Amino acid sequence: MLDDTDKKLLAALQKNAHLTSHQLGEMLNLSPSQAGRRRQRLEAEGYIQGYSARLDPDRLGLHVQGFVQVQLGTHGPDHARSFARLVQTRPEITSAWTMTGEADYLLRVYCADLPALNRLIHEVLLPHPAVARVHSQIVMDQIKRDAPLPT
Amino acid sequence: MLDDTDKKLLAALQKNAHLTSHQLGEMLNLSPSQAGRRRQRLEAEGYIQGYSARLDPDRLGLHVQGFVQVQLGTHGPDHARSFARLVQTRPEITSAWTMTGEADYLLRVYCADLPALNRLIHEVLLPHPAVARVHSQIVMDQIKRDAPLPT
DNA sequence: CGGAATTTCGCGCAAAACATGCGCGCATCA
DNA sequence: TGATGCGCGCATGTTTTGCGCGAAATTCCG
Repeated sequence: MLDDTDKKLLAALQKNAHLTSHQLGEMLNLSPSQAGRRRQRLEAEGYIQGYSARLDPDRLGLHVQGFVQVQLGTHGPDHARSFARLVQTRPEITSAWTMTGEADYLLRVYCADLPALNRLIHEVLLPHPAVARVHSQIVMDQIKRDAPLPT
Repeated sequence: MLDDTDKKLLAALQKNAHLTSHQLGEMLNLSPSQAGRRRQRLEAEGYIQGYSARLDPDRLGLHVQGFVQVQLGTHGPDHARSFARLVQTRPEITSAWTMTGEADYLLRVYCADLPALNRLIHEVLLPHPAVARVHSQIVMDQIKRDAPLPT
């Protein structure tokens, strides 16, 4: 189980994974060795899955973010699998979920510009035999980004 | 500008930010000092915004993920600001975007269970004076998770 | 209910691993 | 031929981590 110190530690590491054991210890009123040991424990127990670098999409030339809702036509398992494979191969699609409701899939996409998003939809998604309809929404502004998970 | 080695480095660090300069050097056919220097450069030039820990939502008891589309009623700037502030205060809402299309906001939410999501919608979102309609979609499965951004 | 044993949680130290600043060599190009 | 960019290895300072130890809490048994 997680005590209060563990929760603070997890929150801190979500904001900045490069905190040293020493800095962590200062925040938590713990010695560096104890702070490090707690982190090890949380990693071993599976609370922490890993560490990733946060990139700046705009700096990389990815000026358009969007969400694409995809509705499949014939709901056969083969078609769904084939579509799932397509999703895996496209780098513009960074995350994908199957959902309840009308839309079967929700895709999070990053594209260089609107023409690129348009090409993704009309030349990649719509031509796939399983796809019946897509509905795309474009991100205008991100008002909250990757806040720490509640604990 | 980014050369091919930089792109590989960014892709590797998105998967695992705890790679040492030595490991990075092996992948890129570079010495540890050079790999580290490249990373420093990419950080300084703003390609890398920071590093975060990836937590396991399920391990934390957050068994329900969803997306909530929110449509505001009166589109006055005061109402919108007030709603944006509400979004910031709720820990279940980890990300939020303003969007094109019918829905004004898209919220990404993590809840312990369905009743908790229900409470969030009916006791937090809908009572807000600016909110006209909400439409929630629940994640059944994540088929692609945080793939590296295309470079 | 009381006391001893065991477990839990903390500390600091020392060794190993790691990052980083510095000086140097090599290739490219004007 | 000189300047510049890009790479290397080495040395130093920092960070992590394994280990031994002690205090507090908890459990177990008489």
